[in-house]
Amino acid sequence: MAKISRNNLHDDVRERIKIIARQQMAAAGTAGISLRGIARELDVTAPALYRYYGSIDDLITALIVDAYNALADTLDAENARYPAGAYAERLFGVLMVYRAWALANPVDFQLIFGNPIPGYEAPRDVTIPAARRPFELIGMMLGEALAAGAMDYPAVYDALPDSIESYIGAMSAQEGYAIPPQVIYLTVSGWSRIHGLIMLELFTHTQPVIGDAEAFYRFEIVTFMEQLGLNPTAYP
Amino acid sequence: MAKISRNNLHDDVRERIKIIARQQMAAAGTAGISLRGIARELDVTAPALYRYYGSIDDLITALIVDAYNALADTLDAENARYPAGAYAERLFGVLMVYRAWALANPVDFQLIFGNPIPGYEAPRDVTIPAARRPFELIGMMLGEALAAGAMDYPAVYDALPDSIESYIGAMSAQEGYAIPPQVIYLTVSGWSRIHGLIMLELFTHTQPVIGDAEAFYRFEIVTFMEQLGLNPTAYP
DNA sequence: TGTACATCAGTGAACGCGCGTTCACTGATGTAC
DNA sequence: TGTACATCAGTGAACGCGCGTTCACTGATGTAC
Repeated sequence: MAKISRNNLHDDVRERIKIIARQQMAAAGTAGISLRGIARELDVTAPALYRYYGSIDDLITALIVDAYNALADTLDAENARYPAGAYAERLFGVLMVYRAWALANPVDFQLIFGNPIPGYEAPRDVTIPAARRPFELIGMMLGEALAAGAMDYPAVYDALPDSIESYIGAMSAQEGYAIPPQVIYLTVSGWSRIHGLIMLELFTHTQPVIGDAEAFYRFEIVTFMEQLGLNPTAYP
Repeated sequence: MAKISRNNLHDDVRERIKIIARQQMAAAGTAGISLRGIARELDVTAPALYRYYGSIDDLITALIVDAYNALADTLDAENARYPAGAYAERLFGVLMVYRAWALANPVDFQLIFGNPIPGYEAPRDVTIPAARRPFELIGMMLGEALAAGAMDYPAVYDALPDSIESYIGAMSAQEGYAIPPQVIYLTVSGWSRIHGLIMLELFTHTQPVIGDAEAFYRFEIVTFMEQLGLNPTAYP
C-alpha cells in the first residue's frame, strides 16, 4: 500500500513536469524547453528532476509519445461516436477533429510534425508505434468504407507508379495491414492534404488570403470526400 | 571610387554573415542561430557584427526575405523556360522545382514555413511583399491558363462558402489582383497540397509509408493537374 | 604632394542572463524484524 | 509497539559551457584642403 502510494506520487510529479514543459514550449517554442525552467516553475532545484527523467531528451521523448497518443485518443473518441455504417459522417467528423486538435494543441502538433528540436534524436522504436496510431485509424476507416462498397474506388490509383506500389505492398505485408495498397496510398494522399491545410493555417499563411480558415478546411475535405462518393447525409 | 569599394566590402561581409548563419542553422536548427557562433566562424568578436546588423532579429529578417526571394527567383527561372502557350508543362515544371528547392534548402524552407523562432517577431511590412511572390506566380499561371481556355474550370468552385468568396473578393480588389476569386481559391488549395506533401517528406513522415517520395509527389501533382484538364504532352 | 581630419571596422571587457549534468550530502518516509 | 535499516526525493555547489548587447577604445583607411 505504502509503496503504491509512493509510486503514485512519483507518477504524479512526472505528469506535472510534462504539463509545465508544455506550457513553457507554448511560450518559447518547442526548442525553448529547459529543465532549469521547469524546475524553477516547480519550485525545486534542477537536479531534482533527474529523479523523474534521466535527461532532457527522455522528457522530450515522453512528450512526443504523449502527443501522438493524445491525438490518436481524440480521433478514436470521435470515431466511436458514429454507428457502424456511417462511413461518410465518421470520416468527416474525424478529419474535423484532427484539425481541431492541432489548433487546440499547436505545441504538441509542432512537436510531432514540425521542425525537429536541435540536438534531439527520437528513439524510433519508442515513438513510431505511437506515430502510427492516427495514420492507421484513418487508413482503417477508408479501408472499411471501401470494403463495404460505401466509397468509390479512385480509378487513377490503378496506375500508381511501380516503385510506390511495390514498396507499399512489401511494407503492408510486413506490418500485417489488412487494407489494399491503393487504400494506403489514398490515406497518405489525404493525410498530406489535411496536413498542408493545417500547417499553413497554424503558421498564419492561410488566413490573410482566405479569411475564414475553418470554412476553407471544411470545404476542402467535403470536396475531397465527394470525389470519393462519400457524402454525409448531414454536416454538423 | 574608394567610397564605393568600402561599401562593396561592407555588403560582402553582410553576405558572408548570412551564409554562415545558414550553415549554422543547417547544423543546429533554425532556432540555433547565434551571433556569437557566427562571429566565431568569421574569426571576429561578437560586437563586430553590430556594424552589419542592428540585432540578431534584423539578421533573421534578412534571412527570411532572402529565402522567399530565392524560392521566387527559382520558380521565375523555371517559368521562363517555357513558351507562352505551354500552360501544362510550365505548371508541372514550376511545381516540381518548388519541391526541389525545398529539399535542397530545407533550412530556408523551415525558416519561412516552419515553426516560428522563439522570441522573434517578423516585421510584416518587410517580409510580406517577399512572401507574396511565390504565391502570386502560381496564381498568375493558373489565371492565364484559365483565361486562355487551356484549363477546365472546377465546377465545385461555383459553390464556395460565402465567407470565403466575399473575403477573397475584397482582398483581391485591394491588392489589385487581375485573377478571379475562384482562381485564388484554387491557388491556395493547390498550394496547401504541395505544402503538405513537402512538409511531410522533409520531416521523413512520408518515406516510411510510400518509399519513393519523389514519385509520390510527381503522381500527386499529375493527378491534380489532370483533374484541371492540364495535361503536359510530355513529362521531363 | 603633404598634412589634418573624419570615418568606420573591429577589439576587449563587462553586464546579466541562460543551460544540462554530476556529485556528495541531508533528511524524511517507509519497511522488516 | 519499537528499533535498525533501506529507500529515495531533493539540495547546493560546482563544472563548463552558451547567449545578446553596450561601451569606451584603438588603429587603419579614405577624404579634403
